[in-house]
Amino acid sequence: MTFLSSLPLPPENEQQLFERAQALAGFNLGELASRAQIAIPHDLKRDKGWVGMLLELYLGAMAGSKPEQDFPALGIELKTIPIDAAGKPLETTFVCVAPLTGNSGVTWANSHVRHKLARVLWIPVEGERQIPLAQRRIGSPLLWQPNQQEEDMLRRDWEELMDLIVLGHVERITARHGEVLQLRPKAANSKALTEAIGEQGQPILTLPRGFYLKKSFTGALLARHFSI
DNA sequence: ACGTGATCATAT
DNA sequence: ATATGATCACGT
Repeated sequence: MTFLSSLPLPPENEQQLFERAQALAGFNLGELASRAQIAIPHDLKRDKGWVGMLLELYLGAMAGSKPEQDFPALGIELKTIPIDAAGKPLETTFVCVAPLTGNSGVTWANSHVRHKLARVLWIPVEGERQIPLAQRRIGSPLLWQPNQQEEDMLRRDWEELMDLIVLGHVERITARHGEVLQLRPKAANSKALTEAIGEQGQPILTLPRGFYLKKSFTGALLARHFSI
């Protein structure tokens, strides 16, 4: 392949984006970092978003970009996903922050979750901690959109979780709610606070939460890809 | 071994 | 504090 000679512009279409992603498959993170003249950390403990940012660079996503999709002109969101030797996800996938107030009029159809997941370019990356970061390889990309069954599962979980949030039960929600979509903390630490609705309908301060896809869900979608 | 709750860096 | 990018690490 022709490696980065300069920062790529945003891809003009879906095919161009996908070809760029395919061209990265098989290379390891050390090769990509070196070619992009990016320093590679020893591990991800203090650089949790490093892999995602590196691939954004190679694919022409606007660095440190704004809310919503990574490729707004294409309606596509980019997600790197760490996998083990069997191709199974090692981590859940963050989708977006959960809105804890101001939810009147919000429905599944106009939700951030549905918008973010409408079309996703998944890029698997070897993620086992025993593999030195520089040696971890990029896998084959998958351009995905939820099928009817997947969308139904997502909608049911989203509606259950949002009902609890709107009814003032956010602090009763644990990661065990939801079959494929779960609500978990998304914060700098356990002392971070944001406004939410309390049990009596009053304003409260609580830990910011995010929606995450469970590993069983992303694992199934990757498996479907590799079995086709 | 694994999932849940906690956490890290950076930009605005 | 909120948004982006996620993974860490303790308890079971």
